Amino acid sequence: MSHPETPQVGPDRLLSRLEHAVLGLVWRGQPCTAYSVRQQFKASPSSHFSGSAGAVYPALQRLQRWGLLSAESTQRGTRNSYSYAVTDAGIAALRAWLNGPLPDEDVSYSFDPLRTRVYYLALLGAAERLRFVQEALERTRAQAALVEADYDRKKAAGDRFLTAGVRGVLCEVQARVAWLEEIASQVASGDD
Amino acid sequence: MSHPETPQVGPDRLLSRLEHAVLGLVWRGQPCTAYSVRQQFKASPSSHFSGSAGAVYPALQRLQRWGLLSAESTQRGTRNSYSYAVTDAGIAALRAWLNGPLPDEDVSYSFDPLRTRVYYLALLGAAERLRFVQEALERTRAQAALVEADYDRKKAAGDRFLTAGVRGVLCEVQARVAWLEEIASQVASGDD
DNA sequence: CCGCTCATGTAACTGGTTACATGATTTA
DNA sequence: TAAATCATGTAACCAGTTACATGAGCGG
Repeated sequence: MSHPETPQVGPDRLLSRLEHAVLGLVWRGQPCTAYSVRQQFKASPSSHFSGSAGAVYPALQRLQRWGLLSAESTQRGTRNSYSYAVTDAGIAALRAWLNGPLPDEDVSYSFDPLRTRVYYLALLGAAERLRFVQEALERTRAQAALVEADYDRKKAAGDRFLTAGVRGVLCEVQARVAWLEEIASQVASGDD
Repeated sequence: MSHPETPQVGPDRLLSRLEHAVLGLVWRGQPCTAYSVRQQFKASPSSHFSGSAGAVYPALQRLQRWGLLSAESTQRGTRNSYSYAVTDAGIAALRAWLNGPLPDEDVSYSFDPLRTRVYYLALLGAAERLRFVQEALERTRAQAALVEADYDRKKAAGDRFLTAGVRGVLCEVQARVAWLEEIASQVASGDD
């Protein structure tokens, strides 16, 4: 790892989604190691970011190089470990992200692999169709239970907007359950 | 473009999301050119797939090489144009996709750039916060209107499961509106 | 005949991933 | 002391993107 003496230059572009997510997680948990950031990604019920080392470590290095994170080096045997915290510039970057323009693509709905399958359900026979929808429904309900538990935990923990965010997840997954139930009853009644 | 004489081998891995989407679109609109596939991606209110040439043309070539699409060459000046249709193997691949196991990641909720911002709203002052939520709400409502129009169109057009899919989008975006309204009223009442 | 749209395709890049290599600490 | 887990990092890969190059047909 290089970690030069705080060149403090700043990025030549907007931060990526992962960079924003990492910066936010560090802000919430500072001071904070790379490992704990990874664990938070992995603990999340979402599977969007894997928290892979190959993404997280370089991201932290970039954020530190740009002066958005400060890194305190603590020796661990022969190896270095860094404890990260968000700098004033980092706070400013997060605020700029929130106050800045909201791209169209960030407002439009997202890709749903389950939905793309539903589009082509006409290719299946009635029995297969029923099986598919029922599995999807069960699995989504299980997912909803997970998210609900997460919501309760976050709610108890306190932060108002973290709770509001997770509430959004809950709303979304509940809407999915309702949607699948609708399809299930439609498919079960079998009016092909 | 190479287009060898139907080697008919088949992929050495599962199809990617884009490949499934392309195969499905061709099935729905066959016979069908690369260009029209791109147009369908671009016309979609979703912004997940851009329908970029650099993705679509190679994907069609792969699907054809694997024997999932048949390509009829029609001369256009000095240039070749291909009219694609789904083969029996292609149908089988689509059915296998629907009947096959549903990966966990395909069931879990998806990434939402709006939501990740909400997590960090504590960083803003009350006025900035209000502005953010209100813009997000307006833009999402506009998005909902778009999706609703799309839903009505698809519904009129006929296909039962295409309609069901788009109905899922509608449910999701309406849930988002409700969620944002909740936040808006909470933020507006300003109990910081 | 000039510019616009239809149409096909490639090259370079990006933002992540998996897989791997390695070291330190804890626990059976 | 061996195995599991905590922890840091790199290399190779992958699935898409943007930007570009090019050609054909058509309307003014």
